[in-house]
Amino acid sequence: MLAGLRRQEILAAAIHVFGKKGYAATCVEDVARQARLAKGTVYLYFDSKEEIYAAAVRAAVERLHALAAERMQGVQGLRRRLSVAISVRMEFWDQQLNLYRLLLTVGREAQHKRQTHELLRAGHAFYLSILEAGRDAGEIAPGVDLEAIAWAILDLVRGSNERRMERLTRRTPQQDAETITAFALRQLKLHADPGPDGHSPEPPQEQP
Amino acid sequence: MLAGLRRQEILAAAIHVFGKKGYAATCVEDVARQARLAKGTVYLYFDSKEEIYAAAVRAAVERLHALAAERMQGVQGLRRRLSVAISVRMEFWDQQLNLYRLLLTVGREAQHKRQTHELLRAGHAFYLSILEAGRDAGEIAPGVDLEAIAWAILDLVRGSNERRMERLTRRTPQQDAETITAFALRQLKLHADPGPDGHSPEPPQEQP
Amino acid sequence: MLAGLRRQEILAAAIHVFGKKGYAATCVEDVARQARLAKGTVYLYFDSKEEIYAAAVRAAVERLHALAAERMQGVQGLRRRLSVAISVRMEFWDQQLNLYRLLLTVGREAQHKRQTHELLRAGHAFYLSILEAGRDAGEIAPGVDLEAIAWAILDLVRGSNERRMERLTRRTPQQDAETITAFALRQLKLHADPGPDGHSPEPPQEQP
Amino acid sequence: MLAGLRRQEILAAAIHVFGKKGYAATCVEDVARQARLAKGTVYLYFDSKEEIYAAAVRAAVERLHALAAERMQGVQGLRRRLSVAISVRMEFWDQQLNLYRLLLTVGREAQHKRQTHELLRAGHAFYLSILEAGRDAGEIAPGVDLEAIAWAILDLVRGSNERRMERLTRRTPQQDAETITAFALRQLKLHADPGPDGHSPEPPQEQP
DNA sequence: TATGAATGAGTTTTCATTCAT
DNA sequence: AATGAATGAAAACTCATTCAT
Repeated sequence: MLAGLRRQEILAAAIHVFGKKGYAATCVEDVARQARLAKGTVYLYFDSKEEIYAAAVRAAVERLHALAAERMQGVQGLRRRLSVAISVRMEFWDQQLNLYRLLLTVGREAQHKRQTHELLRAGHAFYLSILEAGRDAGEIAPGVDLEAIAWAILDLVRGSNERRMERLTRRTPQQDAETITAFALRQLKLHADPGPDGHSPEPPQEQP
Repeated sequence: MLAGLRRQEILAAAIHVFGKKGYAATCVEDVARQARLAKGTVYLYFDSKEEIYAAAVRAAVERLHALAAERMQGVQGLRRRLSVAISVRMEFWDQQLNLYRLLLTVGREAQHKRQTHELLRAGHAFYLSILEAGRDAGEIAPGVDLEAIAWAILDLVRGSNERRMERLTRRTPQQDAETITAFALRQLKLHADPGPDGHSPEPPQEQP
Repeated sequence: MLAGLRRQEILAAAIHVFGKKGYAATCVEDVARQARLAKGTVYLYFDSKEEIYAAAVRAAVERLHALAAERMQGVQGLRRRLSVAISVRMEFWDQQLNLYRLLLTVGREAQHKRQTHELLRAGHAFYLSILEAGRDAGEIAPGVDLEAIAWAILDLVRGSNERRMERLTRRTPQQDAETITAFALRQLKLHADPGPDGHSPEPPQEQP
Repeated sequence: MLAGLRRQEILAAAIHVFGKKGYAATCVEDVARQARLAKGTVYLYFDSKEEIYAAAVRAAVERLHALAAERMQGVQGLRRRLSVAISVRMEFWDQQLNLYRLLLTVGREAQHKRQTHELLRAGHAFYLSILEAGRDAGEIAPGVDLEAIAWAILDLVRGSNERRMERLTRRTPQQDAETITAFALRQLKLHADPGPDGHSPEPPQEQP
C-alpha cells in the first residue's frame, strides 16, 4: 500500500509547481513531471486538478495545526503563548512559501473562496483563543477588543510573510515575529516581557 | 467620438467580472457580455485581456492618488493627517471592492508581480512620508521604526478591506479606519487625540 | 462621376499593399488606409476583398495588352518583333513588381486558379502568335516546336522578373530581355541579329 | 513509440491539403481531418501551423538531395550528367506535385522568403556545379555565361512542372527533361548527344 | 457619398481528462 | 499500477462585412 506515499509525492510536487507558476498557469503535466510520473498516473490518485489543489491545502493546514499544537504544549502565560503562536505560524509558512503563495493567489478565485475563508477563520480563532485565555486568566483588562487584535495579528503575520516571499524585506521570520508580538502586547496594554534570555527583545523606547 | 466613454464602460465591466470570477476564470467574452458588446468590439479598445487588466489598475491607482492628494489638502498635524490618510484609502477601496479583489488575485500571478510591487511600495511610501513628516516636526520620538509601522498600517488596511469584501466583518470602513489609526498612534507612543467632535474615538482603556 | 477614379485609386492602393504583404496577410483596412479612405468606403466600390484582387489583376492585364499592342505597332521582322515583345512584357512587370508578386502568390490559391491560367495562356498565345507569324513568313524552318519555345520564353521571362523582384540578381530588365531573346533565337536556329545600334548584343561565341 | 510515423502521416496530410487549398486557406483542423486525427493531436507533433510547413519543405528537400546524389553517382560526362540532373529533379517534383504547389504558393509569403531563396539558390548551385565541372573538363568553351544558363534551366524545369501541375500540358516529365536538356546543350554550343540507346532524343532540325 | 463602430464567424493554440495498452 | 497518445471543448484574438449616422 504505497498509495498514500504516492499521493504525498504528488502533493509535494503540486505545491512546488502551483506555488511557482500559479494555479491557472500550471498544467497537470507540470505536476506530473515534477513528481516524475506520467500525466495519467496523477489521475489514478486524484480526480481532478482542482482536487489536487484542495488536498494540498488541506494537508498543509493539518500539518500547521499539528505543529502549532505541539509547539504550544506546556507553554504558559499570555506573553509566552502569544509569542510562540506567532512564531510557529510564521516559521511554518516561511518553510512553505510556495504553498503560501498558492493560497494567496488561488485562494481568491471564486471557486476556492470557501476553503480560504475556513483558513482565515481558523487562524483568527487560534489567536483569539490564546487572547481569551489570557483575559480569562486576568492578564488582560476586560474592555479590550480581542477580536480586532486577533485579526490584526493575522494581517501583520500575512503581510510579513508576503514581503519576505516577494523579497521586499530582509527581515527574518524571527525578527518579524518579535516585532508583531510586541505590537500586539502594546495594543493589549501589557508591557513587553523580558524574553527567555533575560533581556528585552526590543528596547523600551518609552517617551520621556 | 465616444472612444473614451466606451473604454470606461469596458473597464467597468472588466473590473466587475474579473473581480467576481477572477482573472484567469474570466474570458474576454464575459467582459464583452457584461459591457453588452460583442467580443470583437472589446479588441477595438484594448489590445489584449492583459491590457484590460493593466488599464483597470492604472486608472484606479490614478483616481486613488488624486483623491488622496485632494483630501490631504490643508490637513495639519500628524494625528489628523494619519487619520485622513488611512480613511481615504479605506473608503476608496471600499467603493471599488471588485477592483480590489482583482488586485489581490491577479496581482499575485507571476506576470503581474512588478505592477503589484509598485502598488505596495507606493502605499508604503505614502504612509511613510506622513510619519516622517511627523518625526521631522518633532511629533514622534526619533528611535521609532517608522518603516515597520508604515508596513503595518498597510497590512491592517488591507486586512480590513479584505474582510469587508469577503463579508467576514460588519464593521464600516470608518470604524476600521479609526481602529487602525488608534493602533498606529499607540505604536508611535502618541496619545490618541480627542477627535474633531470633541470626544475620543476610542475609550482610554488604560490598565489599572 | 468620380466613381471610376475612386476605383482606380483603390485598385492602386490594393496592388501596393497586396503586393507587399500578400493577399492573406493584408486586411481591407490596410487597403483603405493606403487609399486614404475609410474601410466602409472601399465597400462602396467593391463588393468584397476578393473582387478587389480580381479587378486589380484584370486592370493590369488590360494595361499590359494595350501597351504591348501599342509597342508592337509597325515593328517588322521576327527578330525585331520578338525582341520588342519580350522587352515590353519584362519592362511592364518591372514597373509593377508589387502586382507581379501578387499574381505569383495569390494566383496559386485554389480560388484564383482560373484567372491565373487565363493569364498564362494569354502570355503563351502572345509569344506563339509572333513565332507563328515568323514561320508563316518563312523566317523559321517548319519542323521547330514553336509551342515549346513560346512556353520557354514565358518561363525565362518569369524567372528573370522573379529574381529581380527578390533581389537575387542585379541585371536590368533590358539586359535580361536581350539574353532571353538571344536564347530564343538560338533555339529557333536564327542568328542573333546585330541589334539596333549596329553591334551584337552578345558576342557570337561560336564554337571553333 | 510511433512518434516518427505519426509525424510522417501528419506531414503527408499537410502536404496534401496545403497543396490543394493553399497555406493561408487551410486551417490546422483541415490537416488533422485529412490525417484522421483530432486537432489537438497535430499539436503534439508540431508546435505550430508554420512549423508543419517548414518541416514538410525540409523533409522534401532532404529527400530530393539524397535522390539526386544517388542518381548522379557514377554518371560521367557533361551531357549525361546534365540530362540526369534535369530528369531527377523533374521526376522528383512530379511525384510531389502537391508539395511543389505548396512551395510555389507559400514560398512567396513574406515570412517564408528566406527558406524559398535557399531552395532556389540550392537548385541553381546544383546545376551550376555540373556546368562548371564540364567547363573545367574542357567540354564547354570558357566564355559562356554558366550562371545565366543554370538559372535558365531552373526556370524551364519549374515552368514545365507547373504546367503539368496545372494540367496545361500533356507532356511527360521525361519528355520535358529531354527538351530542356537539349535547350541547355544548344546554349552551351554542344551538339546534342546521341542518347544512351543510339538515337538522338530530338531530330537534328538543322536549318538548311 | 463617406465614415468607422460594431459584429461574430473563423482561426490558432492549450490543456484537463480519458483510455487502450 | 503506470503510461502517454488522443481527444475536443474552450479561450484569445482577427478581420471581412454591415449599417447607423
